[in-house]
Amino acid sequence: MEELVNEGFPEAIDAETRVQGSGDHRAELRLWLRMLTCTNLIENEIRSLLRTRFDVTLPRFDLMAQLEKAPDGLTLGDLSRRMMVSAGNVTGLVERLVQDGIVERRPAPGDRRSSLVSLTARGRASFETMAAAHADWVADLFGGLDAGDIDTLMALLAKAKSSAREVADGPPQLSQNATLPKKDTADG
Amino acid sequence: MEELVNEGFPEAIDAETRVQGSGDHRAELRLWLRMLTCTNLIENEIRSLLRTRFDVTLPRFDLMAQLEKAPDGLTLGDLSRRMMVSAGNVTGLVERLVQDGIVERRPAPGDRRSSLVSLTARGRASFETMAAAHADWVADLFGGLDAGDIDTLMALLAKAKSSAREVADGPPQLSQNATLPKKDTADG
DNA sequence: CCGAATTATTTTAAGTTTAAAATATCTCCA
DNA sequence: TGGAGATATTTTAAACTTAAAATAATTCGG
Repeated sequence: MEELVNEGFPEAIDAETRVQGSGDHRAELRLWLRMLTCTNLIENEIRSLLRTRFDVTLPRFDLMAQLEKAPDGLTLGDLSRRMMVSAGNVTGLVERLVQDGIVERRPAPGDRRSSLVSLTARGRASFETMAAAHADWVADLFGGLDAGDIDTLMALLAKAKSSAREVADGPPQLSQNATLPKKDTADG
Repeated sequence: MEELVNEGFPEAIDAETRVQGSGDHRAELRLWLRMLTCTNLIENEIRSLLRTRFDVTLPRFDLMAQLEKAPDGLTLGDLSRRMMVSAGNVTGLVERLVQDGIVERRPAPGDRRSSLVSLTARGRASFETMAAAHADWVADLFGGLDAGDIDTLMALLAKAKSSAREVADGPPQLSQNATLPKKDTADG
């Protein structure tokens, strides 16, 4: 599986190709930059639409979206994990949404450290409206892709996701191949 | 091209399928969520590595990366557009990087409103080191994809990007199909 | 049952980010 | 050439975000 490095590139391949820090990582880097551009483009457009149409911020909408999928409520920790943001971030977000009457907190049964957050009736109604528009916007933004494109993208992003998850969840401390115990890398 | 809506779904298709606001946008929505998850996962990992290995924040690294590609310097506006963040954001970021001796500002020749920002020698050296490690990390994170996967992803993301760009750059004011002048949408 | 380790959340400080208003300069055409 | 409109940047206020330390509560092995 690791024999076909550099496939498609005419440059000479030395024995050191597999040594971390000197490989050719151009393709992956370009992929990452394109992914970022694509995501930022869409995210900025959605942020702008949410603000101008509904006067709501993107993080608030995201939090509401998580709660809408969990009728029984979520703890702050659940929200932090699902939104992939820090715990402290969620604390402040929930605080402000409670003030605005969008969400409510109640003690979590069986664990006095936690509380459960859920949408208020008003929050749910508000989200319902926004979610419908949001779905339209997203469909518009991806309007140039056909069903096959979407399927392929879904599959490849799933693959990228598990690849990244493996590395990220793996042992810290290695910019290495992560399977080799050696660590004679160029560090700079 | 628009005949095969709802393909693969057993639900009844009425005449109103093409009316904005009632279409089936599940696939696009799922794609968007997966894209976000994937990006956030990788971005968070890179953020964490940049901090622990080099004690630098992601936005600073991003700004330095833009400058490294432009030896002659960039205006704040250039940086704002390329990084896809607000102008005010760049002002503060540059301010702090100047303080740290990473970048420098000089008046832009021929336009007294602008200034050119570029990396200092120290900033360039610092970036060089970080960029090499960064490239390794990205390659690791995408390690589960083969060359074909990457090519396909690149192509489909390019397609998504221009699709989104068309909508985002298009006329504001329409959550509509953007080609129809009518606007009798469900607004909530 | 006790205390060490873990987990859930909050707090703090600093940095990032946005939108909108304010400045300053430039362009261009009538 | 005068000024209206466009462009570049800064400022402001508020929100968002993170990392790290601090609290509080739970779990669990001995």
